[in-house]
Amino acid sequence: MPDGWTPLPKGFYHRHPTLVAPDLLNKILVRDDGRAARIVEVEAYAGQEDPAAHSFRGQTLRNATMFGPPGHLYVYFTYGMHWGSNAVCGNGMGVLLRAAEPLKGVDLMRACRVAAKRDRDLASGPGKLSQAFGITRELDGADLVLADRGVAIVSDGTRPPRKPVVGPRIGISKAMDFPWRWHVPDHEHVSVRAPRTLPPRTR
DNA sequence: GTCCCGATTCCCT
DNA sequence: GGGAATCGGGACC
Repeated sequence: MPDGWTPLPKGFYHRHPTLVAPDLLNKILVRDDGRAARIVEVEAYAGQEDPAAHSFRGQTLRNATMFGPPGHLYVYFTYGMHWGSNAVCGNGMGVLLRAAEPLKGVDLMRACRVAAKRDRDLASGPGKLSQAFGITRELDGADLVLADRGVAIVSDGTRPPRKPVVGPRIGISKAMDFPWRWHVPDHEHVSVRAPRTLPPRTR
């Protein structure tokens, strides 16, 4: 791992996902094969208090990892072909990693993402991010602090944005009014960017 | 750029 | 048996 990249403290994840989520912006997802990307978009899922969460109706085989200790990776499968990656906050809660800016190991990411036309298509969505990093079922439960299975989230000292963009979550059909999606403002690698506001007409 | 649609597997009801 | 924390391609503007 490059100099100055440091693991997050375990306690980082021991908070409500709506606090953890914005704090994860500008942190770095790393694998021990050299892949690294800056997290630029996240969503909070608040367990049994959140109708849109996989864990809303309690623990099942699929979501068991989210009920385990905070700071681990919860990996789920959906739409018959896509994987999603979350940081677990405990009690069925977690933060979905929605988009990241590739920093290192970009050739390997391109090899995993043959459909990507441009580098900003490599990890600009939860399924794309997981595919770029080769994250599947096998990494469900990996410890993101100890990196016991070669995946971690670290800091390079960059702070989260002072004023992240906050808005509704994407791809859900319940609790659509919860403004629990955060992203770095004006960032090229975000999955769905805010509609560009037109400059005022002069006439 | 926007909108629409089909793909394809698993888990839970 | 339904529907899913999505993606990419094609039509159209």
